[in-house]
Amino acid sequence: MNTKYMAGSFKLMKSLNRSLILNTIREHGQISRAEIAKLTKLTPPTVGNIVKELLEAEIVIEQSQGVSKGGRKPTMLVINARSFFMIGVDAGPASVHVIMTDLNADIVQMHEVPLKPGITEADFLNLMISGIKEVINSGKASTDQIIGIGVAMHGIVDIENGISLFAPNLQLRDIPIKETLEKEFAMIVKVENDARAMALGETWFGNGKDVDHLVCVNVASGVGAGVVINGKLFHGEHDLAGEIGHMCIDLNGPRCTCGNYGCLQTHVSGPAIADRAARDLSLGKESILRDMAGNLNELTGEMLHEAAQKGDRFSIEQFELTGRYLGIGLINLIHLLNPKRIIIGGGVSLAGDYLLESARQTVKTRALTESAKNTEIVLSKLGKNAAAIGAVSLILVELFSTKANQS
Amino acid sequence: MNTKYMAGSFKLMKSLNRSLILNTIREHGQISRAEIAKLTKLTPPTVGNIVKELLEAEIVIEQSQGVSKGGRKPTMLVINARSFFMIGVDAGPASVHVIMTDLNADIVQMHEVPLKPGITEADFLNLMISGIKEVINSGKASTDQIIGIGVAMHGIVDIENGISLFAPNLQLRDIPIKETLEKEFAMIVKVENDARAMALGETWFGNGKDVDHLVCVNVASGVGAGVVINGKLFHGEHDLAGEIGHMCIDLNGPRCTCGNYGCLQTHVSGPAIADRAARDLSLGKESILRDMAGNLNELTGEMLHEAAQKGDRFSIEQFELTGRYLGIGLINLIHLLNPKRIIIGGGVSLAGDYLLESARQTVKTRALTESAKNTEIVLSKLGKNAAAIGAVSLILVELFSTKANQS
DNA sequence: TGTATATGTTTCCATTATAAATTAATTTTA
DNA sequence: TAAAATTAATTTATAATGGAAACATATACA
Repeated sequence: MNTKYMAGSFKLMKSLNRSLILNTIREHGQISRAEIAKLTKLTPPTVGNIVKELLEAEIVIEQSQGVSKGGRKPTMLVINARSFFMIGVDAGPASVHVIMTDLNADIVQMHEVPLKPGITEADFLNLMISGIKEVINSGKASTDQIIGIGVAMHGIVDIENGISLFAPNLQLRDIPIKETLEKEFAMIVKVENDARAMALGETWFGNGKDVDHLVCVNVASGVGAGVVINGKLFHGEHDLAGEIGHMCIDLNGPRCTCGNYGCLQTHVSGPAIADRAARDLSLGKESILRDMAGNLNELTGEMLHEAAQKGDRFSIEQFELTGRYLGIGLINLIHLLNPKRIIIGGGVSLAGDYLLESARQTVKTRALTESAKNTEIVLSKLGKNAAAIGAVSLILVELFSTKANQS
Repeated sequence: MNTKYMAGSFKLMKSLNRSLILNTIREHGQISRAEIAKLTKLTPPTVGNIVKELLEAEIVIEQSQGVSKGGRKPTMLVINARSFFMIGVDAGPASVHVIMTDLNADIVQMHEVPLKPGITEADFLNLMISGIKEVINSGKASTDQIIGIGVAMHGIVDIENGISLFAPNLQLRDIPIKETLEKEFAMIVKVENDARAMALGETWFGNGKDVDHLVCVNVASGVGAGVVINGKLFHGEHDLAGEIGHMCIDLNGPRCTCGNYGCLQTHVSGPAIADRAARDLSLGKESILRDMAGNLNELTGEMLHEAAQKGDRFSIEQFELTGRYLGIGLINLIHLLNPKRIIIGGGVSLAGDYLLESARQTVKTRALTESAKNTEIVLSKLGKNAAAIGAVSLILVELFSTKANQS
């Protein structure tokens, strides 16, 4: 479904309609055959036939009957959420977070293991494997109901081969995640960049459900984004789309770890916020942070958040400043991609109350047109589970989407 | 073809295959039925049937027979370029450029009229109308062969309604181009932003033919871009995608006409180049420009180009500096969209020899990964006709692309 | 109780791709 | 030079769907 021109075939036709009906049911929670036909403009028999297949595959079940609208009661159809399960792995910089969910992305089991700095590739992979085993062996689902494993990995990822090309926080390169997990568990494995996974998660189950074009920005120890176009993840030519952490917004700005100057990441990432606060404090500014942190070098974004919640003016202003920088980044993104909505996630978004408004204000001030000014900027709905649920969604896409060569 | 989920139908199936075959013929120049079947993986009868229809519609014709490969000679098929004609209008800031082309985008007639500053909406529309009439009345094509008019308009455009919402260089708003021209000429009219039209033109007939994801950057009196994803123009939610002129690359940079600071446009547009050169000259730098321009205020980008061609070190350095700034903009774009190729067009690209290399160098230096470093950066192939040919392509897309509700 | 109405299914039909066989036109080769 | 092999294109028959219309079913409401 990704080529310039696509061949039409019976399989494609069927698959398109199957996908259309399945997603209509999913989006509506429960819906009758007649209503599906109306919404999709498919004819009643077409809907009936495909629904029959979905019922046989047990992906869909008939629920109790709905209320009549002056005639025969409709039979409501719902996704059979507990027919299949998926595993999602959020391999963040500090921990590996494994979840198992049903088709509604409701979590039925989870397990988290911390990551020690300086871990080797083998240990990292083993940790992931044992975490996944832990979840599978919970017995919350029978093994043959589990249809795949999705992995959200920070850093640069080669999607096709499922390789983590560069994981800056682990200082590892070329980790063969897909190959390893497929050998171990004998099921489909999909690997994706964490920000993109978050974007997919928000699109399917979070604050992006009703939107065609959106960008999900992950503000954590780094800054990344996932770009969704027409409801699908956009990867670009080399799976690099969305790497906005090193977008230059300040030619003469501070030096970044990447060697350049003025990257967005040097202004709005968690560490950047802490560093700036430490610098400002060392200049003599007043704040309760002085009491909270023994040493200014140990200052973290979390501390600033805590202080802000206690009403610390200094910390609140630091977040507002961060919001303004973030707003500049968003403006660049809005003018280039013009999404309908931007979703902010990642650790820093916990302080969303303090930085969101100033980011919105910056966008309003700098945007070129009225519609750009009104680009919706909201917080992630899935919060700390966003990446893991995004990882799960990678597998769900396989089940729910159109494949020209589907059976 | 733009919704998240699409219904499958016989019409769609047929239309997809028609489009696939038509574009296969177009891309190959000439090709046999058997070869099409091999390439598209359609069966020979399917290809034969659709080709028969295309022959009847006279969009395709049978050419002389090709050379045998050890069996019956293949009958070569080619696009019947002179069966239909299209009109393309490039409504730039300084002139209206009207062309008529055949299906190969070969220009059969052209006409250009200058635009006076302070023109009224009515005069502008009348100018366009008379320009188009001039071309139609040339007799190079019979009226019923002309299938539509495409308009590439600078500024912000509402595609659906064909309205120029804001044309900064004309100081006009809400010009109803589509409505006016459709009433006057009774044929399909498509209106598009100039940079996006250029991008489409390059995709179909220029340096973007073989690429799925590309961005075409128009560096002229302003800076704009057209984003092509999967071979199709990407518009974003409000037809604003690609407005990179006001991307912020320098928080504390010079003030832009938009009211903000450090927009890309204040560093790399034609006027920006001239302004910066004038400022540097006023500081006493040496250059033959001093003799060429009577007054430093009258300095133009063209003059710098002329001087550079004469070997003027100062002017060459100005372009190289511009290239570095442009490179920063491209890096931001590469990290967000990761296109395979970036095409530079617009007036400033005439000085491409002087700025392209430093732009490439900047990208190589700042890009995050090897593949990003190697993003191809090339000049427009269509040059000054890019926007007009892009405008023509807007109509061509209608003829060549898939429509679910096509006959 | 009957009529209108909404839901869902069946029956028949239309459209199109697909597979296999056939015809056609050449080259290769014995 | 004639037969065999090869490639191209068409014909014929078949299969896989979606689409239209009629039908059956269940319910509300007058």
